[in-house]
Amino acid sequence: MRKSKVEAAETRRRIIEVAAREFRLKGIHATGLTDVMAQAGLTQGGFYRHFESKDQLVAEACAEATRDVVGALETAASQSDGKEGFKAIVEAYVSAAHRDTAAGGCPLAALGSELARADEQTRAAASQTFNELVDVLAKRAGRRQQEAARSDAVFALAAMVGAVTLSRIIGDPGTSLAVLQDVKQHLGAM
Amino acid sequence: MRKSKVEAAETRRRIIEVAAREFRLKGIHATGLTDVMAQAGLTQGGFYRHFESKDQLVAEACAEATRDVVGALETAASQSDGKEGFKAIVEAYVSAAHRDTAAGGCPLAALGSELARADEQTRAAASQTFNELVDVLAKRAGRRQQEAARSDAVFALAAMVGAVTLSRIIGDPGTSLAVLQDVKQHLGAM
DNA sequence: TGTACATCAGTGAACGCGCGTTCACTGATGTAC
DNA sequence: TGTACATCAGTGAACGCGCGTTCACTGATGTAC
Repeated sequence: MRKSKVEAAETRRRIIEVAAREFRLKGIHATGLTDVMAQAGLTQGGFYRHFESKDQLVAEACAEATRDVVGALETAASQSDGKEGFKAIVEAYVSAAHRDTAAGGCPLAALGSELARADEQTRAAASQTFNELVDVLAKRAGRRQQEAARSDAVFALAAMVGAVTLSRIIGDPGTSLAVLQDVKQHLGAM
Repeated sequence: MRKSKVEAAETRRRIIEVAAREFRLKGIHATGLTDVMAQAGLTQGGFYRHFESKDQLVAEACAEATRDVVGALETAASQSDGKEGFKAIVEAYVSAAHRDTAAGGCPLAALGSELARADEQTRAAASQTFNELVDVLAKRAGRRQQEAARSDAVFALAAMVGAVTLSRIIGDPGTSLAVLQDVKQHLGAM
């Protein structure tokens, strides 16, 4: 039954990938390890060959999700010939597409209130998510002073996370979309 | 053992009050009915004399929490001689005090990502929270056109909810406070 | 390179636990006459 | 107003269930000689 080191590493990677999607889709508390393992093609018992606890998986899944969203935003920025990078990032993040695909989206929006109550390890990973997203935005804030660029980026990120979270809560399609559009517009005019 | 109608109504109110605090403090999934009932001075079995399900309690607790936050913000606005009402609301909401007292604060910030996955009843209550907070802000947005006032209010609320959520996730005290200050400053200059 | 043995990835059953919910019961409240 | 009875708020034990975690076991992989 033993698998090679390479296979084991691949298994571990697959568990994290599945977990990162499931946590963002259903929430941390509502996602069971049995479910994650089954989706990774394994049985529950094998989990502890790879992780010390569910909490550890949560932290690693948060880091994995960060790679998803940072990658997607960098791509969106690079496809908009540079100068309008900031706006392109805002538009990619504050969108109906992002709202409707939480499983592949930003962990801060998908898990925000659960992350606030998570253990230190996970909150450190989530803080890293925050810092990376601020950096991605600040680089393109179009400000001379680095401090001002970072402040603009922090403000924009707060509005972006709030917008996607709220648009997911609101059932009425018109109101939900209006939240996204209002925030996009205000940040575009920044 | 039977209690009078007045006493029963008081019991029901107390259950909602405790639930509204506990959900905001620990999260919806992480709060058990046994815990809520015990804090209300009752045993678990009596719960279903007052509510059909936990989901129903969640929706009513969300409405109760809305009263808390709307009341607090109206008070903050009224204490600032009217013209600066908008700024006073932002400063009351985007504050370390609010960040550190989730149990009495805004349900959108405390439960945001869990509300996005809640049942229709609860999401309707949360949408009501959103609408009331937008109204509270829009009334004081200092704009002639109602539409523009509402748009400003929606944008501000998104940034406010995002700011408090993020400041609760971030462990480093300086960074957490900086998020609040950046958002306060940007919304003040709106 | 070949053999003997230790390692450990993965299985599947089991652990205790707390969850939301149900139920038989108690006895004070509310109601009908 | 007084009496007989139905109602129902609250109790406390129990329900089935899924949770995170543990464990004995299997057998291929990795290692030491």
